[in-house]
Amino acid sequence: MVIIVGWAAGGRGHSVALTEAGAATAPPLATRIVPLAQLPGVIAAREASGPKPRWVWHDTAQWYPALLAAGVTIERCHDLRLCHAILHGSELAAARALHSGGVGESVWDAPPAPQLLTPPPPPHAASALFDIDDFGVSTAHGSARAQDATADETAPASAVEALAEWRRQTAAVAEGSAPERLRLLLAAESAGALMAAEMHAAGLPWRAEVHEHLLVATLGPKPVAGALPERMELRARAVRSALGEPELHLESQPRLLRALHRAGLMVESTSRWELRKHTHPVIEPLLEYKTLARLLSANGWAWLEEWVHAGRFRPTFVPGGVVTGRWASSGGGALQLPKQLRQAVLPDPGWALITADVAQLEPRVLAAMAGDAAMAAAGRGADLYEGIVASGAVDTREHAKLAVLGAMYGATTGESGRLVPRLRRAFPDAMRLVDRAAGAGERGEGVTTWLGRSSPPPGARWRTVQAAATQPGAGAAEERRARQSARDRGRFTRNFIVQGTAAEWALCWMAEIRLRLAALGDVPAASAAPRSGPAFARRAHLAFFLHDEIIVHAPREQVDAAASAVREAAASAGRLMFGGSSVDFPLELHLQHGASET
DNA sequence: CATGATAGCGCG
DNA sequence: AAAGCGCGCTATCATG
Repeated sequence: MVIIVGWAAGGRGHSVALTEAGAATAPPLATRIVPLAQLPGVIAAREASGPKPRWVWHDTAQWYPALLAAGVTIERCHDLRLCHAILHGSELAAARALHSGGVGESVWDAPPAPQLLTPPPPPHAASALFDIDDFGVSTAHGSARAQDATADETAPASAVEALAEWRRQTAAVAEGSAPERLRLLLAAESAGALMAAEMHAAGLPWRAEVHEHLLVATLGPKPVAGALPERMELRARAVRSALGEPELHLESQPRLLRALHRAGLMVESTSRWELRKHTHPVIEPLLEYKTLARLLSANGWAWLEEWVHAGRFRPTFVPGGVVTGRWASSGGGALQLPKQLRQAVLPDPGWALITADVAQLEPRVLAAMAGDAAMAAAGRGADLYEGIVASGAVDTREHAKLAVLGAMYGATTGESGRLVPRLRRAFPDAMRLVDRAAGAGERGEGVTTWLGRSSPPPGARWRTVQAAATQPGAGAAEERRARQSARDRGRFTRNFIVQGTAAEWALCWMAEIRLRLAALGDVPAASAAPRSGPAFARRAHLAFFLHDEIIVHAPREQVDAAASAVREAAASAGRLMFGGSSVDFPLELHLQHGASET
């Protein structure tokens, strides 16, 4: 059972049509028109009684945050925008069915709506009334897109168009070459959309005073506006005196580079990795200065002020934001938080944080995709790289890691490139899979992940370069350029199938965690953590996700059950995607308890 | 004054 | 100027 959610005809911003449907090919069962203000209540009631439907809507990021602000969560959805993007490119879908007429289906091929640049107010600040602004539809990009549509019915957010698009998508999956895999991918992607909104609503527990303490300990006391922190100022002076240039401005790379040259340091850039190779009195203070400057500009007092409110860091996660299917983020640099700052991530009193990451996810996914028994065996323990050493393919863990990364990224030179052939002998099945993906990419063909996300086709510029090399008058320069860009694309497609399938595994894992945590239900009001917002104040929930790592925030009463859920979900994700594969996905799991409640 | 490109560095 | 993939963000500098 699905329920299509969209604006009623002529009701944009005021009334919502809820259309129940069974089979996509049969007429809808019933349609109910609901005033917008009543939507959370209606959805909550439907979730609470009887079998839970799959809610089908055009864009989770537009509809769900307001439900969450009202304290309402749903179990399952189908995000038409994200699913369209997958099906549109997928070699496993029936493209004809996706574009089989229907009014306004082309709106689904438009580029995704830009993300909001400013974070929405924290849930506790949101109006208790359920007003239109909470839906995001009347805000910047939502209204722009809506007004662009000539008629309500052909806008993606209308119930009529959502139903039509859902039918096209269902057909594109059913008539494609691997309906089960695509169905799993679309369900996982849609669950990801829910989780992204939920994690934003709940936020990552962040102790500003711990962060501030770290800043003071590293940089010195918070400087007055316009001044450098004490420790940076000291390092800057040491650099200027080592170079004998008291007026030097360190933030300007060209000027710094010229000063280094005048001091006899003939580097070609001011980057860390190159400076490190030289010996000179300026190197140490300069590298230290750069480290401090990075901390200050990326995650200093200004960052704290902008991104941490009421004990939570709330980044905007962007599901499907990367071509491979990985998530991107927008605002706050959520995916680049320096490890150093993890100290500030601490559970609320009476709660705990569970941090879990998958050891060597990508090579394990590769072993499973390729059905490489030798590589699966090497991964049987907790550390795949040690397993590779034990297999005799290479002599040290460091070499194993270099070789594996080189195999997945397409290294040809250096230490990594030299080690890859040894891997090719030890794990021929796995290597054949990535080598074939690279070959396809070099020829301009597409590649597809395990569940069905396909690589984007080469662009016009790439094809022009290739074509130029085969022209009668083509010279060595054209050929070299063509070979270069072919190999660049080969490295991209080689990595695409692994990175993309790993992203699918992570989505399945996380979606499974989410369902298991939801099944734990609420704890007593006495244990509530209101800062997590009305939807999650009394339930274990996901708080953060980073490619192969998750953080769960759980009330003390649910910690053990939540940790089990995280572990069991990993095993479940492996089975769901790879069936009877013998590849393990071991987790590294850490528990952190908050202070006792007083 | 705004926009775009580049360098550099953080994450997986 | 990374060998070898995918990102986001900040600061600077060039261009419109």
